[in-house]
Amino acid sequence: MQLSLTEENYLKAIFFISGTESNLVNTNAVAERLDTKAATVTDMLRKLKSKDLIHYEPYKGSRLTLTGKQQAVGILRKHRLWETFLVEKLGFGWEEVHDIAEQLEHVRSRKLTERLAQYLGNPQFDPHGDPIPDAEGVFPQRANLTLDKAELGERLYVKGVKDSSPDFLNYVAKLGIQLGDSLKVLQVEPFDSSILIKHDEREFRLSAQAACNIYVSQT
Amino acid sequence: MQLSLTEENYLKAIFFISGTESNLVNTNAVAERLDTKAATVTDMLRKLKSKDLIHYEPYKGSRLTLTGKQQAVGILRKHRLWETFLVEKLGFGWEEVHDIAEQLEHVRSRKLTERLAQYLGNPQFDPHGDPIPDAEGVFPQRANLTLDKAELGERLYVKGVKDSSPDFLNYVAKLGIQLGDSLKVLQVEPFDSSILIKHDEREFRLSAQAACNIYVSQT
DNA sequence: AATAAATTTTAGGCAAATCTAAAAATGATT
DNA sequence: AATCATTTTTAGATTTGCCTAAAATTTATT
Ligand SMILES: [Mn+2]
Ligand SMILES: [Mn+2]
Ligand SMILES: [Mn+2]
Ligand SMILES: [Mn+2]
Repeated sequence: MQLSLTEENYLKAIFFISGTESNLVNTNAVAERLDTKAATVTDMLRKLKSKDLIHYEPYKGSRLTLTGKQQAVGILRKHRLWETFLVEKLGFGWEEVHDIAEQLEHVRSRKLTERLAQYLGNPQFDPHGDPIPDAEGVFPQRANLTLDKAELGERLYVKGVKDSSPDFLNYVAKLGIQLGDSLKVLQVEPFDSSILIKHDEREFRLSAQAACNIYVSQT
Repeated sequence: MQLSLTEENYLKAIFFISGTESNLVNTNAVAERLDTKAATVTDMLRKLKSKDLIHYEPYKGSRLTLTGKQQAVGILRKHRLWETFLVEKLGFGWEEVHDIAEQLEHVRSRKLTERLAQYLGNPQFDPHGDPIPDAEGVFPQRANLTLDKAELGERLYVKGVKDSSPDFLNYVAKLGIQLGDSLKVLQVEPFDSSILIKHDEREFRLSAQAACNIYVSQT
C-alpha cells in the first residue's frame, strides 16, 4: 500500500511519541509534534485506522499496528541514512541535515535505500549517534548512559546526543566535542550539578542540562 | 515563492514541450505529457499565470515567463544531477534512474544541489548524455548530430541518446554501446536505411529508428 | 461561407488535508 | 456526587489537484 507523505509523517510522529514499547499516544501529543490542530489529527487517526496502520478508539488514544510500525521504522531508516550521507559524503554540518533528510526520507525506492546504505558502509548510527535500523527494521543497541550520570574519573567515549536541535548541536560543536571523542568527568559541582570535563588537554565546565543530553559509553 | 510539486512538474512539462525558444504550448500537449486531462491543465494554467510563471491567454496557448523558465531549469538541473549520482556513485543502470530522479528533483535545498554538483565534479552531462544546466541556468552545448546522418567511415564518439525510454536504453546497453564509445558507420542499406556499425572489433546492424536516437560527434 | 472536427474552457463535483468553533467525553477538584 | 477544566471529537469550511460532461472557440473541410 502506497502511503502519502502526510500519512508517513503521522506514523513517524506516533512512533517517536510512543517509544519502542508502543504505548498509547494522545491526540494532542501528535498535534503538537506535527505542529497541527487536534481536530486535524483525529481525522487522520480515523484514516490510519481504516488502513490498519494504527489501533485507535475514540477518546482512548492510538498505537501503531505491526504494519504501521514497520512503515515508520522504514522511513526512519531512510532519514538517518540520508543524514549520514549528507554529513559523510557532502560535508554538511550535523546541525544542517535534519530538514533536508525530512524531505529525502519520503523518496520511494527500496533499491535506492539499500544501495545508499551499502555505499555508506551500512552505518549503524547517524551523525547524531542515533541508531539506524537495518533493512529488517532491527535497531542496533546504543549507549544509554548520559554524561550527567557517569562515574568520576572514568574514561568515556562520546556516542551521541539526546537533543538534536540546531542550538544544542552548534553548542556541542563549538565546544570541540565530536562523536567518538574521549573524555573524563573530573568533578560535579554540588551547587548546580554542573560538571568539569577533561577533553584532550583542555578542561571546561558543562551545565547539567547540557550533560544530560550527551550519550557516552566506556568503550 | 514556494512552488508545489505539481506546479514544478507543470513548469518542467511546458519547458520540455516548448523547447529552448519558448514556443507557445498547446494545452493538450501538456495534458498528454503529464498523463492528465485538458480540463485539469486549464485550471493549472490559470494558476501559473496568476503567479507570473507563464504567459497564457485562453485558447491561445501558454509560454514560460523568465521566472517560470528559471524554475523549470533549476528542477531539470537537480533531476540530471541526481541521475548522475545514482549511476556514478550508487551503480544504478541508466535505464533505472529516471523515476527515482523524478522524486529527488523536488527536494528543496540550494545548498544540497550545489554540494551534490561539486561532489560529482560538476558534470556537464547526465548518464543519457543530456546537458546539465549550471547553477545560473546555462546549458552546455551538446552534440546534435545523430547516427543516421553521420558520414560513412568517419570516427565517431557516442555522446547521448535522444530517446530515454527504458526499452531503448536497455537495447543500447545490450548492444554493448556506452557513452564515450568510438564507432564508425560502414554502410547504409538503401532498402530500409538501416546502418552497419563497426564498434571495437565487432560489426552489427542498427535500424534507422535506433540510429536517429543516438547522438554522436567527431570529438 | 457554412458545416464538421478538433481543441480548449467552463461548470459542477470529489478526495485529501487542513482550519475554527462548538459539542461531547473524560479527568480532576471541591 | 456535582462542578469545573482539559482533552478529544464533530460539524462545517477552505484549498489544491483532479475528474466528467457540456459549452465555447478555433481550425479544417466541404
Ligand atoms: Mn533528523
Ligand atoms: Mn518527513
Ligand atoms: Mn530523466
Ligand atoms: Mn517530478
